Amino acid sequence: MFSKTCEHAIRAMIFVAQKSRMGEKTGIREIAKAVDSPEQFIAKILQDLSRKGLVRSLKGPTGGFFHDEHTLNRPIADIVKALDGDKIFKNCALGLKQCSESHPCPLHEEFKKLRNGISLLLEKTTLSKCSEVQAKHLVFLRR
Amino acid sequence: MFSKTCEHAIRAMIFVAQKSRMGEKTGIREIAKAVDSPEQFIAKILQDLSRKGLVRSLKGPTGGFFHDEHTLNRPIADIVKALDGDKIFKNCALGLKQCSESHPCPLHEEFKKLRNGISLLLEKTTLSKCSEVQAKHLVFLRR
DNA sequence: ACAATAAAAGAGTTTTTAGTCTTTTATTTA
DNA sequence: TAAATAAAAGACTAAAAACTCTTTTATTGT
Repeated sequence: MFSKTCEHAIRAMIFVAQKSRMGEKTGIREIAKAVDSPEQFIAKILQDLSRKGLVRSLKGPTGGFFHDEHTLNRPIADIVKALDGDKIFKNCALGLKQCSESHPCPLHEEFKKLRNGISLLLEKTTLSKCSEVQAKHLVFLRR
Repeated sequence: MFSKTCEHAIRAMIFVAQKSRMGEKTGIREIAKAVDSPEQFIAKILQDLSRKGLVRSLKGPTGGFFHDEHTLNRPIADIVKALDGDKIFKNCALGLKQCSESHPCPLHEEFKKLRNGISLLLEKTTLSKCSEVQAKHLVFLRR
């Protein structure tokens, strides 16, 4: 469904969200441990997301990654778009470039519904919401 | 959603189905042209599917690929499983191995519905059905 | 039996995705 | 202001996916 990069990212972002809810920043080492991802890899990914404004970061001691009101309320869809692009929301299931309403592939109509479902879910689910759910179910983000 | 390999495969299999409905076998060259895939690549894929019993083939002149009653009625899901495995039907959206009902990730419940939708659609849609739809909408399988 | 045809098989190469190593830059606190 | 801390950046390696080339095997029609 998502690229590995994106999977790592969503887990990390939810972890950072949990920490932020507790008013804490968290560093790469802690994040990597919490979501069981390679340290340098998740660092790259978060740096990318930071540049794109999806997470905040500060250098130096007491620094780390965190969410403010704004980034905490962005939907998972934004992370997916930032890393995997919008192909999951738009592309034809059979990889046909010109597949469209007027020129549909054999799976077009049915897949439209599925993609809309995916889109709806990812757009309505915010990091804030995810970190909330987490609190109930016990922390669980390690692969 | 699917791997490129799988996208090529589904298009090719639908094309072979169309031909089979007309009582014709079709060769790699013709298939590759029809679905706009690299000849040797689609050959490999169809050989694989042939070994797995999802399409029939015969060597030599008058040979080629075709579907019999049985292969024509298999669902698209079988092609996907044969090439991409069942991860699209089963895996956790966040890549968590132990994600389950009792140990759910933050997206678990919602994604279950989506995956079920995908599963249902791909299981109910047969090659036969796809090649039927095609007849109405004009041939359209080139990427 | 032999030439032509077409799939099967094996062993590549290329490209993309995933992941690592090393150095630099910014920030804090003693 | 220097040492410690932590993210940023750049350049790299490894693995997987996508795709190609070459040879072999099976079948048919003459």
